[in-house]
Amino acid sequence: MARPLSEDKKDAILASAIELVAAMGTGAPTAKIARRAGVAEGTLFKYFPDKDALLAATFLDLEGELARALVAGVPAGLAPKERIRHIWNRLIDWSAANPTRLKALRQLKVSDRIGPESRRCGEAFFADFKALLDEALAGHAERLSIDFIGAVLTALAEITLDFIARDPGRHDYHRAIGFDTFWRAIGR
Amino acid sequence: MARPLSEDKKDAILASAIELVAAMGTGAPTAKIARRAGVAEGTLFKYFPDKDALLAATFLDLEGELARALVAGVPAGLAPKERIRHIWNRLIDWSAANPTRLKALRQLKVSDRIGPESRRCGEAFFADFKALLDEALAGHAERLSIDFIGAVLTALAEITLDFIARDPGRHDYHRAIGFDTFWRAIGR
DNA sequence: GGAAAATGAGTGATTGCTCGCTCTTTAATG
DNA sequence: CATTAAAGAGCGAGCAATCACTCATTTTCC
Repeated sequence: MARPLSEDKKDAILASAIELVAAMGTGAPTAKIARRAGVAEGTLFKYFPDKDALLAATFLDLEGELARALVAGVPAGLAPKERIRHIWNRLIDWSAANPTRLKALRQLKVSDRIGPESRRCGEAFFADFKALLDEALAGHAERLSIDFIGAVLTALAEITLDFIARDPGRHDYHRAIGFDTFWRAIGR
Repeated sequence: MARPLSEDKKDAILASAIELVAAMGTGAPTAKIARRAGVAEGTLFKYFPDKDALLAATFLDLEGELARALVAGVPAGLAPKERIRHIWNRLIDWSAANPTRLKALRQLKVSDRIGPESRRCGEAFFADFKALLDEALAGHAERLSIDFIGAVLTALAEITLDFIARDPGRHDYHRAIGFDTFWRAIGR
């Protein structure tokens, strides 16, 4: 083994992919991604066998980061509703604080270049998150499936983020309205 | 003057675009769209100045059809909640009955090739729908903006349709759950 | 010294769109 | 009504641009 692949270069390529996918969608050319990462185009294909693999890695990188941000430091002593609100706030705050990453993730989510395997893999990152939800909602919403609740939470978060993007001065207000709406939606 | 453009051909091109955009996304080649419509590729550009114009026309065609399906035949005598449920059912049933059109519309909605002007134009189709919503919800949800409520309705409809697509045998069940969730979300 | 990383010009495939041409429709003319 | 000229719909091969990916060559590290 004469010369090892560099973890730094791999990270640089991923970071570049995030920015360019956010700006141009999954059609962002590999040449530009490589350029911005400071490597030659051929080098990119030493680290990822093809573009789809690069997109999948980018997708999983972002999903992993988001999933970790969600469940980190959830206070144990709080009432279920407040624990869920804590997660909700994490989701909104991370997304609002990382608009580029959010944009890239949205693009990848709706892209047909992310295969079902990658999606399942990404889903798995959110197992902890779903478990927390499930536990906290034991009495509040037992009639709705956890998948449905997760989908509702995600959708309402997207709406909330759109409103925050249009009216950033009232971040906290929109965040609270969004949570209350979610809580009502899954209640009774 | 000399030879009129044919409305039939234009419709054929639009119909072809709907099917191919549903199947391949906005990347569907103009050559294929023309082929399937039974015209030469050059002819397509006699009817639409470029591909973006074709996509915009396709988008507005679908939005218009959906908007019309929503507000048609809303019974006047019903209670507000039941009137909204009627609209909800129209939305779910039209989408479930027209999976190809729905798929194409989804692709176009998230595409960056539909400009803000087309989007505003499409939005205008739903003015009647929003007015109906606004009127019916006068007492039920006055604290939330009508735009927020519309977004919540759309998002919950998307989720409901995903569940129906996975489990078509319980169409009515998922439809009812979806509506109840929406009603709770915007309530109090 | 040698193996593997790094390079970037090159390649073949694909795409949106053009352009010179043919054929159909319409309107004008006697 | 018959003839003809003008307009422009219809055509599809071809063009220029773009893309993902390759490969002969150079550089770098063990």
